[in-house]
Amino acid sequence: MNLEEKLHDRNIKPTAMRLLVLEALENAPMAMSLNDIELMFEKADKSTIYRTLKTFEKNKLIHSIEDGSGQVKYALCPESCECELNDLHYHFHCKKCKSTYCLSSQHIPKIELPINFELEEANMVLNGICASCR
Amino acid sequence: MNLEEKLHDRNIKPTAMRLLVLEALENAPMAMSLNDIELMFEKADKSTIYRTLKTFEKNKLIHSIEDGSGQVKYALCPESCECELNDLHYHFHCKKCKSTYCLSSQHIPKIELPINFELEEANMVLNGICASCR
DNA sequence: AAAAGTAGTGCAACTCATTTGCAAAGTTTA
DNA sequence: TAAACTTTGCAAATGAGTTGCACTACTTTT
Repeated sequence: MNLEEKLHDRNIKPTAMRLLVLEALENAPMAMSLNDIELMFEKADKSTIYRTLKTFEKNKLIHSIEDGSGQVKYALCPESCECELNDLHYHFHCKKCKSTYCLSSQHIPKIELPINFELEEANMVLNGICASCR
Repeated sequence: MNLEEKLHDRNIKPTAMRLLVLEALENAPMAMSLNDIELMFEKADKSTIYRTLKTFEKNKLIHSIEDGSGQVKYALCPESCECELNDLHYHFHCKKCKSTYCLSSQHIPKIELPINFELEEANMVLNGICASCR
């Protein structure tokens, strides 16, 4: 599935900006912040990228992670993702290089909640040092 | 152990402000933000409270939680807490009332990390609706 | 094809939590 | 007590995120 198809698949009209942002997210080995993406383009407007990311998120093309770095990071969802509970996974944030990785292979286990608490989503971030920083 | 002893125990000099902030945290049933605490006192300075919280956190009297609300929340550590891996626990953030609870009874399980990744701490937040908001 | 409507973009400005600089007040140490 | 250090209060800076608005581009209707 190419970039345009991916957007179409999530009901997002493929504008030039959106294709560029999607491409950037595809090529990045880790989650990216609004600022990261802005810096990748010479002449890009922050609010356009911001709105692009919001659109992507709303349509479940990407998910956001609050990794404690002060910047929200975004990463592509797997193709069939509906951002449901069973799509949830852990993230690892490196304190040194500030990179955030999706640990997509491990879903979060069932967690006991107090009575009548209802789980909808989760933001699970592990902090430490990544392999390349050790 | 009274308030002053608790501070002393963590090597924090017991000033008036610190005792007040500690008391506020003790009495709160949930994690509190800088703003929450500021509002509890008529005539309190934000940066003093801010620095107080930072001191508390550095000395492991409290831990901070990024619950995605846009405000960092703080909650008392259990007495023997060293903020080590085995002290880690989940948090629950209610999307409606914005309260954040420590689910202290459940420690996080062992999570498989990529090779050579080193875990130091974690920020685990479950989002949903709490019992009082349903 | 022209007009009207809708969606996307770029710029500037604003919000708001957090953080810092600095001087005054308080505390401890020599 | 004087000097050195710590804490506090005020004001201002920082920086991510967000919004208003005008302009452009695209779509749909006539």
